[in-house]
Amino acid sequence: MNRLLVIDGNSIINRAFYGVKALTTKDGQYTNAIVGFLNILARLRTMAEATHIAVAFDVHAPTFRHEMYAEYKAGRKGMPEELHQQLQPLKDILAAMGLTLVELPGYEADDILGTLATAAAGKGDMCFIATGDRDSLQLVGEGVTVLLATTKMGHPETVVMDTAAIQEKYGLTPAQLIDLKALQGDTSDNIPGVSGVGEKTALDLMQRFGSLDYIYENLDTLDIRDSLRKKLADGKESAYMSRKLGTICRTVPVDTAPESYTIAPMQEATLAGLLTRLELFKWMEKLGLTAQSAPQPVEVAPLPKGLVEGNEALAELVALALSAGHMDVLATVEGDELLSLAVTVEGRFARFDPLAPDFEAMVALLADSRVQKRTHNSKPLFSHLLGRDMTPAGFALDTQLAAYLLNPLSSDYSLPRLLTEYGIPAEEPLHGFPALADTLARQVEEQGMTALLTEVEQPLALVLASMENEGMAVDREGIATFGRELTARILTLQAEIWRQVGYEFNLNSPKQLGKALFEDMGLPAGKKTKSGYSTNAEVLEKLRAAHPVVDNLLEYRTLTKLNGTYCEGMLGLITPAGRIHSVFNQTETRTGRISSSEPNLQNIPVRSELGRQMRRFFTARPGWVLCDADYSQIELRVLAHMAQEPTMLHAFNTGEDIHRSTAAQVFGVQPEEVTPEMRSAAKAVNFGIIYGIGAHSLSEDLSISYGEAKAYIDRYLHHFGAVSAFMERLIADATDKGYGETLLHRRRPLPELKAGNAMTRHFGERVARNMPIQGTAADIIKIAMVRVYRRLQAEGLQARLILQVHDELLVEAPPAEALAVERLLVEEMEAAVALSVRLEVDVHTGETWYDAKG
DNA sequence: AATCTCACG
DNA sequence: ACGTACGTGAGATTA
Repeated sequence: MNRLLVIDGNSIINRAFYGVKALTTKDGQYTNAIVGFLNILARLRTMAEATHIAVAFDVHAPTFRHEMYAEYKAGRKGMPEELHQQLQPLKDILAAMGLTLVELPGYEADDILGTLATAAAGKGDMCFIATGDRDSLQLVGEGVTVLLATTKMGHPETVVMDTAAIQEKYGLTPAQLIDLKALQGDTSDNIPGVSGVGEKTALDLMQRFGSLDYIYENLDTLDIRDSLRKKLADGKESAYMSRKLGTICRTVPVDTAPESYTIAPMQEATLAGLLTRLELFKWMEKLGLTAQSAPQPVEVAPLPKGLVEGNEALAELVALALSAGHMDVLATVEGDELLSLAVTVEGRFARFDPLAPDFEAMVALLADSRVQKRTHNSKPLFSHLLGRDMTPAGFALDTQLAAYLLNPLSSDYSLPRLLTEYGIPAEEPLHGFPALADTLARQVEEQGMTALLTEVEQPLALVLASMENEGMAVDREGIATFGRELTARILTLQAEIWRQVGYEFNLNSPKQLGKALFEDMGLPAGKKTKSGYSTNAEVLEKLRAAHPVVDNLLEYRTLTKLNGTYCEGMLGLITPAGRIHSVFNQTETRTGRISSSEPNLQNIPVRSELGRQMRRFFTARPGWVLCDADYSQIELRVLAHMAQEPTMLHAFNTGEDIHRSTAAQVFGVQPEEVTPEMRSAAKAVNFGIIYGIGAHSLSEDLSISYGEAKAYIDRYLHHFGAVSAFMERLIADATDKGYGETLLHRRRPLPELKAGNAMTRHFGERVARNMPIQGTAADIIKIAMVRVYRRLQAEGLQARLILQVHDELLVEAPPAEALAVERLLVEEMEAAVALSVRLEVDVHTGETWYDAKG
């Protein structure tokens, strides 16, 4: 017995499109519907245990008039362009996967499904119809099951609909569904039904009387209200016409021979090419494919199969590396342990573990600058080497960092993924690595990022490894005590809030809180989120006057955040030595910043005084101090430089307060006459400019009207014409080139700028304005970090760089070195790059982070 | 796994 | 009719 899976292609791709959030390739080709479709397809195949598959698509004759008619007839708008552009690629993929497409011009997909299902059932085969369209339920019967794609609470779900399930849900047989629809109609399919009869009435009628014919044959004697009898009588013609329209045709001229839908072998090369072009690398891996045709295919030299193992080969390899002056090395590091090294030199390969006799000789090469090394993900290896007091040397290329620079939007820079992505076939990653390294290095060079890679990112990996190893001292007892104090207060607040609301509930649940505030207590609901009322601080802030419980809630939120994230969360990560070792991620952000995790030390509270107290527990080791240096207004300085805005340059170079000077300009007063309100408005606009400003958000931020906010922005842009022109140029250039870039040529692809959706495009424009500024500031502090690290080393100081917070560096130092470290920090940070404005650095020293932070 | 909220620059 | 300031990471709830 065959098991035929028939897929309603249009219906499923629609579900996929709206169910998967926007996703594009670097060039702006949308892929979300394709990804969603493939996911659903995989699920359906297993559900149906399909031996045969047919994928049906609607095709309408390509004349303009006909399309208009089809759209009219369907009562729907045509597909959005973002979906339409995915249709052909999807069909190509399905065909290459060995599936049969069925497209019959002029026939609805429904009718094709009906014909195939009826034919299959007639032959005693099983047929599974996959669709999101409930109309198909009428086809269910002996041998025919519908796999209905639904969305439950925003989650995709496939429901198996057989005769029993339909009976359960509607109390009707599949055939009766046709009559049901004839009565109630369906606006989306332009089926009129009986006027005045809706879902409830139609269902009731069908359940009581069983069929349309019975109803009309016995209309006069039916036990129904006369008003309904009249509606039915008036709508008789319409009802029968609706039944005709709503009955799926089962006899369209489509090939019903089962053997036409057997699943053919994948066309691997074709499929790999398609998936590569769409950057669907995860699917390539799932389907076990290696790329056959990459965007820029590379010549891969034939490599020996299998690894050379054994000790002689090892010793030989060390010698070979020394004489060649270069080697490629892949290290497996877990925790801080070096588990294995895989090495290739001049086409010779070996992999070995620490027990191999010549292991140390090979490790020694990692600190030997005579041998130039290429590797993948150098930071863990550096960390290991530093841990054994070795200094990594001669590292010429890190393919992970290179890949990040080439596309910072990716979320996976693992070696297997990159090999797939760059079209390098390799059974063993080590075999493909040399070719990958060549390709990446060439592309980095072509894109003008070699200096950024070799002078900034790669040296920085060593700095980050060192920072991670050093970690930061914390006062465990202090945090624990603070946490207990918070908990006590939290419990009091909770009890008081419950009392004020009138019942107990989970205060941490936005859903329950929303119900309590806006339904049970009747407070005016502000904004809403996807799934209910918004209860965020902004909303609560506006409600403070409405009810005293709101103040308590705000305090509850603040305290639970402090306790949960910063006390309890932190306590679990303190090592026995009393330090925490955050991870610094170098390939995470889209702008070039680094990020910190486990724990995130870049978001320790500072803005509120209570939160700031947390920083008293982040300290130098006993007897040492912390030196904290931060750039003053680095992003605005970068903006002034990049835009070459004369008034801003002047303000910075004469040491003026930039927000005050901005206010003076925009409000047309002398700097001394600027009021605090004017200054804070100017400050908000300055930030807005960096973020890609919108009048709406600015008005929110300043609690002023939209019109006033708009006026502020206009005046700003008028007074700072160079900034205005610069912003225009950023967008024009980014649109032109398809990416934004920093001073050091770091790139961020911006496919959003090509989107059809205006909101997406506007987002792209804001990013086009922001990324070059944020990214350049990131470039600058990265340079500074490398300089500071080297300088500390060169001067033989014990002080160590331990933390970066975007525009701030933290150094732990013996008190005797503090002064020198302060000077060194200022010098190296200010000299990191030469701009048209001077970079200004503030530095402070103290025993805790609280004290060191000015 | 997604959503909401909130901490930072 | 709607709704974004840019960039992150973490914890709790809910599904």
